[in-house]
Amino acid sequence: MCGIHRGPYHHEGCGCRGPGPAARREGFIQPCLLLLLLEKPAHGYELLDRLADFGLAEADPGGIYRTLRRLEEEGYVVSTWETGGPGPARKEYRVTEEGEELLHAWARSLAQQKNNLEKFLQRYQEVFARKGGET
Amino acid sequence: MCGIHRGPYHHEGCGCRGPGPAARREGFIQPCLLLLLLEKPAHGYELLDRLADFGLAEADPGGIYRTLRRLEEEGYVVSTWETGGPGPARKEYRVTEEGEELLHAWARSLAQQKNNLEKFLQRYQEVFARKGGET
DNA sequence: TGCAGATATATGATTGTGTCATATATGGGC
DNA sequence: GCCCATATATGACACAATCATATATCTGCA
Repeated sequence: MCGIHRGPYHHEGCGCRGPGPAARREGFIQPCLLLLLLEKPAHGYELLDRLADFGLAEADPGGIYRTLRRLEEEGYVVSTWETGGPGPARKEYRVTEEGEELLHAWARSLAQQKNNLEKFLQRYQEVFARKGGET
Repeated sequence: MCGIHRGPYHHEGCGCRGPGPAARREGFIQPCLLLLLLEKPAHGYELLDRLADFGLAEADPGGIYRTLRRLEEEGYVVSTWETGGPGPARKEYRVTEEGEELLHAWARSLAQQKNNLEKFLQRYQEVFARKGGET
């Protein structure tokens, strides 16, 4: 555990040593799954790897499967069991029209979040540029 | 409630009409408070307004006060009661050295989050640029 | 005097999501 | 027969945001 957290979770870039998952980035896994599935239909275990593209390395498998099932319940993705290949059966998901709409909504939300983050980071840099100049 | 949410919360930029608070941006209020307090010591009610700078308009007062008290418990800010002025007494907060360190850690984490958001948004745009060209 | 409204802080209850731990099953390699 | 990678699933927990509500002070005003 490092200074930035109350709980046992680490944050990306927090600079702590020791074991600890990446930042808890609420509301980011879901849109990432939708985007990855839109690029190419896949099963959960594969998505688990592909999430690393967005900084979500070592995501929690349980969480991924649960999110996928919930997205299916709500009609944003559909799945088919693939029993042909080697190993255990896979559940392959693909995005529905509704899921594509949902991804658009997420993209708007995340673009806004990016703006807010940029505002924060700029103000942050200004404060310390000023402080540096004061000495 | 709009399509993007399971719960009663709205997301920024989600495009829904009707009443609803801004996005639930976990782990953003705390660094914003630290930055605002570093720029200028203030009391909770004032911060409530200043948070709008970072897209956190109409933040929850209860949440702000609780966050400030927790930050104080953990030594990141200190407070003094200001009874001089008009109206009810105010609790003015300012950032400690530890709080400044914490802000640095947050800034690293948020910069990383910004990178991840950018990766997502770029891939998102690429997908739909491709789709648009296919027709 | 009374009382409405802005200012200011505080607390209880609930929820959603992520996280951690664990269970179960299939098939390949040795 | 046994281990390991693959693959999906479920239970328990924690955190931070949200929603609702309570309390107190002071000003303006009728």
